[in-house]
Amino acid sequence: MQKNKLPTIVEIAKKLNVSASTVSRALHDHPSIGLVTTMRVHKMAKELGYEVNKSAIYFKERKTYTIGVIIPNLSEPFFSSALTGIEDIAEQNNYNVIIGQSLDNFEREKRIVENMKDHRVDGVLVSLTKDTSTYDHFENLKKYNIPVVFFDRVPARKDINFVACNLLSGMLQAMTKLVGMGHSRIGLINGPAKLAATLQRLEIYFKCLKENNLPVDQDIMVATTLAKSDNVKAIKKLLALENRPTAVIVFNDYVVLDCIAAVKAAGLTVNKDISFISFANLPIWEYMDTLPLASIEQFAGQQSCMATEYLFKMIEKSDKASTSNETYFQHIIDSQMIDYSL
Amino acid sequence: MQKNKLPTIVEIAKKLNVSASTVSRALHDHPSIGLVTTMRVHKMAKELGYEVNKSAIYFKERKTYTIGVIIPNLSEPFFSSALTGIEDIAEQNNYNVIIGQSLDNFEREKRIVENMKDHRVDGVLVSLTKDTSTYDHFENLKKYNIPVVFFDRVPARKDINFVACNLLSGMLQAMTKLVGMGHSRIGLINGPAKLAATLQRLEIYFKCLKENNLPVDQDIMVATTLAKSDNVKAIKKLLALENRPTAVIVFNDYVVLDCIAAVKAAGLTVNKDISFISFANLPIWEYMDTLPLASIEQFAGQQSCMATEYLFKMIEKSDKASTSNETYFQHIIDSQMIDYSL
DNA sequence: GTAACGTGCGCAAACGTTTGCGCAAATTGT
DNA sequence: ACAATTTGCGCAAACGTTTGCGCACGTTAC
Repeated sequence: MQKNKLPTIVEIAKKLNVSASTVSRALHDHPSIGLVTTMRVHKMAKELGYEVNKSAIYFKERKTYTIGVIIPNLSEPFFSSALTGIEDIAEQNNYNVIIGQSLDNFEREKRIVENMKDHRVDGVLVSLTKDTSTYDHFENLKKYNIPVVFFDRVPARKDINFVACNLLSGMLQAMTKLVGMGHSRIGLINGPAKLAATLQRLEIYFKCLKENNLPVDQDIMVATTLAKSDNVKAIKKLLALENRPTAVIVFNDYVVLDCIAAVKAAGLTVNKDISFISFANLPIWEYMDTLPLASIEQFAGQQSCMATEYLFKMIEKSDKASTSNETYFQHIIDSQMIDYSL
Repeated sequence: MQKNKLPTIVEIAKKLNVSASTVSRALHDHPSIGLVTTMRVHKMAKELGYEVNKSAIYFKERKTYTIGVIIPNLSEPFFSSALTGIEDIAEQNNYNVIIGQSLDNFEREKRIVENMKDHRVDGVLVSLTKDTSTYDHFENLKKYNIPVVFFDRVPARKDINFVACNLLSGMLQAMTKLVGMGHSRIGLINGPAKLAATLQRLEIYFKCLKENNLPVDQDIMVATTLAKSDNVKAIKKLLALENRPTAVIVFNDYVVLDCIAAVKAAGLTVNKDISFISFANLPIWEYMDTLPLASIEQFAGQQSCMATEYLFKMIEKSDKASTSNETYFQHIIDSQMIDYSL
């Protein structure tokens, strides 16, 4: 009394007084089945509205034709556009996508990985939680032969596959622009220390300063937890300096939105008293009155698409041999400065 | 040589010289298995790193603990926040979410439904393509006992389950506000005629005019294809009128963004020369300098959550009895005006 | 007329787990 | 000491499909 029974291969077989194997082969137009039988089977299948039960096949094949995507938050445009690209490629490969949002919660990320393992996804794409610093839960997937490709927020280690974005290229463009405009005190509002992106920004910030023969000044380097109130606190700290920076590199567009508001609230003018360069290139700037000078595009879609394509290659490979070769795919896309000051 | 074999219940059984059934029961702490055996099984399971193969169970149970979500586009904030809610509830119910974006393409919607059926999802949530006018592909899911709940973009028929949003309530609030502010010429920039939402807005626009004893004036009613250039064309047409409206109801927040830009470009002032009320309540307004007077919130998250919760009830029910009772869940959420003029 | 081959199909195992039923041994009751 | 009950476990079927192997029949070749 459970569920309405759907027609199976066995029922077709019974009605036609043939064996299930014959039906199976007939449905696949296997040459070893006679033409008449094949046609009778097809006819009966149509009559009963038979459709193959793929979950039986998946189970037998130990495949699910499903990939898992783990991202911090779906409502962030960066990730939703990443997901858009992933879904599109998956669709072309006849794969399904199951999603899990970690909400930047490490425990939840672990649960999601567990869950995806239980569902025996064929592969996983991950953009890490900002708190993720251990990777056992991903390592564990190797036992199940589930390949993992990281993108954007990737672990700081060498034995993984990832696609990330090289912020240096875009940042250099930005610094060059700022210096060209006459800025010489360029501050930094960075993110949480745990994030790889934070360290990365710090490094390239230093590099860019050096490249332009500017001194490092700890006073104009602050950090935020990314919480709104903390963003405001960070910019206020810079504004309060007697010798405040005339330009600031900001962790991302969300932070800069708060900064802009704080600058206005302080009675100052953005792009006159202080200018901003930010990361993310949210699709909102074209509609705003007050903009940062530029934002550095990190190509969410391209990153995720490349990661997905590589994941599919790995899946294909692991379908054939179980010998996991120990070479890693590590691709870094160049970021690009999008200039809003024109 | 296919895949690394994972430890199974049978292997535990062999190593321990007991039967597979005993192992299965022991792992579930079934009372009919002796304490010592149970402990030995648990120990061995741990030793081998055994973890139950859920896809075997899913197959046997004819369940997948997965729901499908079909939406037009992931990158629209409305749908991504809807998805956020869905994923959250699903996670709480230990369900997975597989997504498909129709990209407003009817054929693609059909393919996705097919695919989800093949994967034997336990239920489906849908927000329709703007071109969807036949529903056979959803009807077909009934054969497989896959319940469907529509949300936001719902079919115009009675024999379905849905959660939608009643725009009238929020719109009445908005009109009342406008009239209270002294506006008497209130225009409309509507969307493409095909969209159900367009007809809906037109209807409530008429109702609201009537309610406030305002005349219908075809001159101040225009439409846009939602393309940027067309949005600008629409607002320019209104601005060019000798007797132009002092307030305009706009199809959605994206259109109003273009309108605001056009008004500024024309040397006029938003909220003085002309005011806007819009639909969608994008999360960007709090950062903008120039806002519409108000936006009408359609509660993406609440709609999708309610739809999801009902879907789970249906799934639960269909797990027990196959008798599909013919009562339908049709819930309409009141929209609400979010006032930005305060 | 027999050997060789081709055609068309069925048998059974396999994928991993759960569960109703039954059987033997151990325990209890009288 | 014998019956009645409980305890602990195994057998086998089931979920739906695929596939290697083999069998029987018919055809062709010499």
